[in-house]
Amino acid sequence: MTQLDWYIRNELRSRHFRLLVALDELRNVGKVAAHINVTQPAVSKMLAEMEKGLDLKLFERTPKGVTPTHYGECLIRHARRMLNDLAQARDELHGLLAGDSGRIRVGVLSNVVPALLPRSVALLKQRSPRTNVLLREGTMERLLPLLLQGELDLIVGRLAEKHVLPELGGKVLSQEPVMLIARPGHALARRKKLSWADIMDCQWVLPSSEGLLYEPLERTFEQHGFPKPANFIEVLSVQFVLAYLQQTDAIATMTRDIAHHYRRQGLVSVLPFYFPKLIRPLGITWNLSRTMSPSTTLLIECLEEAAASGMPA
DNA sequence: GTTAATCACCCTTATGCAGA
DNA sequence: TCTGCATAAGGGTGATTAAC
Repeated sequence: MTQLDWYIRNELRSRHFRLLVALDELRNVGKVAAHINVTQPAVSKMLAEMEKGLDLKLFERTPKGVTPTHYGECLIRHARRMLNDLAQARDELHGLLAGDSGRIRVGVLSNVVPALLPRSVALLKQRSPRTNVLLREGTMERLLPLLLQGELDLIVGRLAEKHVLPELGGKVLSQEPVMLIARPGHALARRKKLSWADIMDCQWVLPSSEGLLYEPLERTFEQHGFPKPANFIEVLSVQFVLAYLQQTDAIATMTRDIAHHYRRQGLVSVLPFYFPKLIRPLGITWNLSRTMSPSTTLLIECLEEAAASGMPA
């Protein structure tokens, strides 16, 4: 057994993890000391002992503060994950003490909020009323780091090819075609069929470049020999898209499930246009390096069930 | 002047051991 | 088996030094 093996197995404590994360975030020994309520020498000593124990330099010291080395960055990444695991264990234990059945932290892409997720969470609540769900809405770019750090249990949304990483697990819930929508009563909604030529001169509300639909849609335009529409705005917020369509003759794209959800509410019309081959997989992404809690497994079952049952179009 | 490292020292806790 | 003491180890402090 090497010195490093021995130290990690016998000496590394959660206070070391907290120290590493605080040093990474504050990059200043004195500030870290104040943050964790000890004096600066205590931090300096603890860090030096860790480095001696591991026989690795974890931080470069400079007159401006400290910066992690490659070894430091590696250990900080795992420290952060272990602290999140401990926090999750604490939450679960508090939940059990309070009679709850667990807590699931779900990252959700905004375009899944209106339709699939409420059905799934409602199913979950039917089966396990004391399981609590914490939803965090955002883009894949914002949610993925949280998933990798252990601050989320899973992400529900469009599966993106570019986000596939070896440490991530993924499951497709459904394959959703992309629909074209406009306000109710829109002139194009009265037509039986629309062609590319009919829609290219319209004002478009396009998905933001942060959204997962942006690139596939851009490719679809190219494949059909059309440039991206000249008259457009880029929007990520579904609420803004709906509000904007009400006040203009603009058209927008939405996946089928969401489009029909808002059509049933009388907020949009689904236009008679078909995007060939523009089908987006809707799915779940999770972190393979973390053990899935029973509550999370149950929510995935509910998501699969809700996606399979769908809603009448 | 700012920041980190070092030093000598203190306090608390764990452990081992002798004696009742 | 329990109690009390000695000792070691761990973790902290204030003061000081060194580097930039």
